Amino acid sequence: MTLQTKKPAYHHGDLRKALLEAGEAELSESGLAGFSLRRVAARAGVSHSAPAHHFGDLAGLIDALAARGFALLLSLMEHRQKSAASDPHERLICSGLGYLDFAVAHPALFRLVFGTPMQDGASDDLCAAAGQSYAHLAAAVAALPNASPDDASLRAEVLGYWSQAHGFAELLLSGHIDKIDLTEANRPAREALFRQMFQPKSHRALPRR
Amino acid sequence: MTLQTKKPAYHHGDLRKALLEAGEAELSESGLAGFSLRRVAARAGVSHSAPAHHFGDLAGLIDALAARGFALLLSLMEHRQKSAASDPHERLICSGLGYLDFAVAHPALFRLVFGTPMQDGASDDLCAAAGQSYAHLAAAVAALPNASPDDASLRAEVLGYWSQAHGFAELLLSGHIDKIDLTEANRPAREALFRQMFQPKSHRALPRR
DNA sequence: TTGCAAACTTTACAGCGTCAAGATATTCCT
DNA sequence: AGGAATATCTTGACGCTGTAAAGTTTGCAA
Repeated sequence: MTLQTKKPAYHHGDLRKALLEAGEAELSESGLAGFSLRRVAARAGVSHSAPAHHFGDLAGLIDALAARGFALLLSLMEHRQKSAASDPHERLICSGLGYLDFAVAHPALFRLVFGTPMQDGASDDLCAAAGQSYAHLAAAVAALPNASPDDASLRAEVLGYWSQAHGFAELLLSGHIDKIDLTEANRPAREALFRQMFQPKSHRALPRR
Repeated sequence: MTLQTKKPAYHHGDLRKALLEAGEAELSESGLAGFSLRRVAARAGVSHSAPAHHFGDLAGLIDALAARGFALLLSLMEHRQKSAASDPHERLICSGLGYLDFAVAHPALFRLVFGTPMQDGASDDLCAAAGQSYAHLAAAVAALPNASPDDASLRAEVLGYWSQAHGFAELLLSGHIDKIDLTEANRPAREALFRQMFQPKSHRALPRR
């Protein structure tokens, strides 16, 4: 009697986990363009048809990888927030910088996570992971001194911050708007630009009142 | 002697244009997932290998479609701005609403345009089209009463607005954050949410001063 | 031990992008 | 006008993809 972690692990040990790790490695090395079920299976050392038993489908594998991607995103945001001052605004910005860390350090995974609509057949795991990331950001926004009182406008405010961070990350990776150096060396300049972007816009400050 | 528009049009008439229109129709009907060179060629009534002579590559066809996408985006932003008041802030918001129009009315084309990094081998046409869209938004931002004086901070401000509009559109389409009704019937609510998102955040209004 | 179910492999198939070669129509040059 | 050159498009083939079906191995349970 082995100590059976979760599943008995017949042939491989834990093929599901191995495939997920192979998938992430494949994304890191070959990017999203050349991503394929068969390559992931080959990297894990199994036949091209083995993944079907664990994920059913290419969409299923992507779904599971996206769930792990959200978990990684959350951990990067939390890590940044931990090393931040207690000022709520600064903490929110740090979460945004964690969002950026994810996009820059794992661009292919980032595009995989947000590249495919999830409305149709998203797994419970994926929905839960996405929900946790949302909850993290919502908490950071709610902690602001003058956060919106009612739920609806708080939701709009959260969506505003999320949109800005997400759009910036997306435009950064795609290089459509500005060619911005994505190397580690340019990180300070990148983050300074992000902070500047989040600054209040002067023309809005006093809408007549 | 015909009146020869641009190219003599040997066999087909103007296959290049026909392929682009077939590509857009294919995107509208089948979405980006099932998009394929062969299907586009079949829809245009030519062999699967004909597009290669006009676009060289699948990437070439996508590049040309992306250029048309940017042109459409620009025209939708301009159309919205035309029917706007003279208040600069309102005009900027209307450009953002045009951005949203593009994403909602042509989701697959939107994802095609922004889905693939263009840094490597983007055509001059595509770069020019992207540049025109950027110029439109930059002009709208520069027209704000208290726009940033120097180029660098203006660029950051433009990037901030673009990021927010783009991120919102992306999150809307992907359905990752909120499941928002994308039908025409829900347009007022969608646009109200967008406007609310762009409102000044109270906690930023007076940073001690 | 026998039986059953899960995990995995093998085989096959249609669709994909791309390349090479051939067929056809147009234009240019003499 | 005629022939060569060239551009357009077709055909066929290659290796890759995802998926389905059938076959094989493995572990567990009765």
